Amino acid sequence: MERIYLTTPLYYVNAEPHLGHTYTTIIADTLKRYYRQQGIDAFLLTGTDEHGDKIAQAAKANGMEPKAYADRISGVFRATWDECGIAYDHFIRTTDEYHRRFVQSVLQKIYDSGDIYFGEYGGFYCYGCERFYTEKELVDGKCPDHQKEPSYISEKNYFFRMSKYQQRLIDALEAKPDLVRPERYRSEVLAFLREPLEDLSISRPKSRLEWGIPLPFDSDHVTYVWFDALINYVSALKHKGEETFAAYWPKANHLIAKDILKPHAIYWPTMLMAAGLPLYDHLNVHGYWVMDSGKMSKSLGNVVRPLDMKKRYGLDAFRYFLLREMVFGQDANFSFEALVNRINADLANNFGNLVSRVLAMQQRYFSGAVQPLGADWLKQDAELKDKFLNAEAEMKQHMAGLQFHRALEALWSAIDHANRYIVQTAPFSLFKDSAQHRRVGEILHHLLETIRISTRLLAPFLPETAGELQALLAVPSEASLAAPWGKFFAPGHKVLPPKVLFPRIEAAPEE
RNA sequence: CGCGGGGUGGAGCAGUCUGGUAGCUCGCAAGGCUCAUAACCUUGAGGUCCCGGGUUCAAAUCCCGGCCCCGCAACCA
Repeated sequence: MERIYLTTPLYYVNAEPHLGHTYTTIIADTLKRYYRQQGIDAFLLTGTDEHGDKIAQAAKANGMEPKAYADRISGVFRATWDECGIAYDHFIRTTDEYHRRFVQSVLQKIYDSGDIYFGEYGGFYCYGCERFYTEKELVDGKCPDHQKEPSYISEKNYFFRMSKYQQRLIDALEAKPDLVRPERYRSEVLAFLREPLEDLSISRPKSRLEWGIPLPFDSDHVTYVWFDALINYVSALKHKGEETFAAYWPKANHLIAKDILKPHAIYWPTMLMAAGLPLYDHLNVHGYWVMDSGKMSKSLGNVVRPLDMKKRYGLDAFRYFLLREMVFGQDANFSFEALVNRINADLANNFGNLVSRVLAMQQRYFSGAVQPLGADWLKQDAELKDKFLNAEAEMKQHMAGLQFHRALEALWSAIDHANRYIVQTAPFSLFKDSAQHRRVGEILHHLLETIRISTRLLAPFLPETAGELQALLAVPSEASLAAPWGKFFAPGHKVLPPKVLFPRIEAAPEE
């Protein structure tokens, strides 16, 4: 069986889930559902990154132990994804014991092979940012973030010999042009690699940072973010067993936003090389949601929290907007106006209304009982079916390139056609002539097929809606959704009366 | 020479990699229908695809040069 391994980044527990986290997680979930429907065995990993100074400090500020604090925020993430119905297969925490052990074993292995060495590092350090600054980066000698003068620190750190793998990484990127995609990000990485790579500082002395995983070969130091966080992608699979790792790792597809491109496109592959592990299959990079400035910047409405969106608009409507509105890889604007616009135009008016009118007619004319399909189809009938077959083929093509917006566009073009078909065939007029009742039954049968096929095609994107539609059509199983056009509804099969799936939103609630 | 993104009908955006009648949503105008969530359907108005060169039978799309706008600040994906 074909497999794929999907990962979101590990979310840092210094903040609660917001729009960015939600987008990455939702595309991961959509892909997982999509692949599963294609008969591909998909494993989805998400989780939380919990070590580091910022967490230790935040915990202290809350009068808590770091672990207790991390437990709380990690729990919020997990509960959020659960409430959003995210179909993750494993939720990893960097504080999990198996992860700590595995990180240590990798560090030891690379240390033994000579790619980790003890060196000295000095520079301007900002405690707020938990990072060193070069003089060039400082503004008036101050950290641009915190407006505070950083302290000069010189300390002994362990370094990963990343420079040694620079050429191998370039070769890998050349050999597989879509290793990092879309292409703009690959170009960015290659541009960065034109300069000599420096070695990577991977530890912090315990005296300064205690909340981390101790180095196995020096208990006075703990690992600093990279080896701790990135390795989760492997440790989670190893935790499930060597067979699991062997089965999924070669098909690893990381999903990230552009801000963490460098660690994932440069540090991570060189770390894998040093650890003697194969590279991931693809690094998939998306852009940012840019908040509409001005209007909402001062009000609470500016913070997009997934559970609020669920409550206000419904989870599927929110998912639809995110998937339809952003071009994968590029930035997109987020505004409630655009959100409401999309929901009304696409979900309420086009699709929801299609379902309503078809089910209403089926109910009114035939008490919900599906009528038989004749052997001789009219040209319009065949066109309708072709339109949906084409949409399905197009969707497949676009999903392979992570072009969610185009996949949905293709489906909606078929849905539009179904609305047009109703006007052209005018079953509501034909029904006035009792001699035409058989034809009306056929038209509605075809229309029910558009809904049944749409339900299947929509399911990865709008899982809740797909479930409701399945119930409305009285389709017993997901497998039945996949039956060919005209081969599912037996004469007399009863479908339910219509239900408003997506209520129109009359005014955008501001503030 | 910091890095990156972008400039396409009134608004917001696809399309640009793989040149070949410029497309979508909203808005606007006229008409149709009445099954439906005042939804749906048809037609129309509206575009120098930032500018200038080049390549080509053909450029929004490829090449060169220039102009302009935006982010690199949060809750950071």
